[in-house]
Amino acid sequence: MPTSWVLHVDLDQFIAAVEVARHPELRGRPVVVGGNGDPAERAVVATASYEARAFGIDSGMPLRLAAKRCPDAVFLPTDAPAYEEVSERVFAAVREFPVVVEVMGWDEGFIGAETDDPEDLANRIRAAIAEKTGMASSVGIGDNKLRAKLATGFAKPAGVFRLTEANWAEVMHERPTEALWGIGRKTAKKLAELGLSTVAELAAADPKALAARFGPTMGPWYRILALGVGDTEVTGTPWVARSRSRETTFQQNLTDPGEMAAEIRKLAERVTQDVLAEQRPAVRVAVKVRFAPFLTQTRSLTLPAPTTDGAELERAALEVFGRFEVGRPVRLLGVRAEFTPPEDS
DNA sequence: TCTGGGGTCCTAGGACCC
DNA sequence: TCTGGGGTCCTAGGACCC
Repeated sequence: MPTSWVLHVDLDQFIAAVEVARHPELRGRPVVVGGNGDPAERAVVATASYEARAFGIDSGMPLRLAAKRCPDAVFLPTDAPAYEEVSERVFAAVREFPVVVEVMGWDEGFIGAETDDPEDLANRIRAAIAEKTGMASSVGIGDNKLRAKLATGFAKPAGVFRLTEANWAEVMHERPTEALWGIGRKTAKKLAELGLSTVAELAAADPKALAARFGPTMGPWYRILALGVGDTEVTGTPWVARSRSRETTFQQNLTDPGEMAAEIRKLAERVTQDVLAEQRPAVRVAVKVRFAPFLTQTRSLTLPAPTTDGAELERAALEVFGRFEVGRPVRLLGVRAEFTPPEDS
């Protein structure tokens, strides 16, 4: 009887890799993809090639700053349809194996497999992806999703790494809590204030003290993360969206309320298309306003009745927008529709 | 840091009802 | 008013992830 494993496959510098594949002359050069490819605009880095990362450029960094760190980098616009197309071929290649595949985004997914040699399976999957798409990938092997996901970080680039209960302490205990999937900068800082800086310290913490600081769900959950315990279920069932949203950051701040209302209408129209595609009615509409320099507020309302009607959604979005004080310049507007959550879960 | 866009889940306070 | 105790819904914000 073979053992159950969770694998996590992650494509190496995916977006940059797709661009280099179709612009081979860029191979070996620092490549930065993001926004419209203009480093002067308000946009951030989607992915930087390893050569660009050597200059201290990373995902999420403003393009302007990336250009400052490496003026000679090649800046390219984001081309979502191109990445989606490659991503589909990647996961089609993975699905040819006798495994369950749970896609987590363009460039990563979990794989549920029964095997006695997970390294061999991981390498065969990496080879199949490379052969069918030309993309390099890394694979983490774990006894649950948390460990598989973290293992991928140690597998990169173009490798395989196994992280299980057996080597958890050895690999993770001395690392900062932020190394855990689900603990970010803010939470790590709050944990450090409680004297919990490493994974080992968090694993040994008192769940009651954590609950008192972070709430009854999150507090104890952080300790569970530090123990390396996690979900083992990989599902091939398609994801059911909880919400659909559209937002725009303006290259120049808006100051005219009439212009803002016109933008809200446009966003509501795009969200309506998404709601119609979903074939489920919206039950709630939210509007997001980001004021200059960077203060974000949201307002929302529950619709009188669930609807897919564009005029209703637009009316609701404008009503919610009307509740903001728009005396200050606005850099971003957004509209979100929420659905009734799926019955189970 | 002059800091995108698209998501998910949790928390906490107040309203409202019995 | 020297003002209970719960359950649930609504709303705003925070944190995290890709």
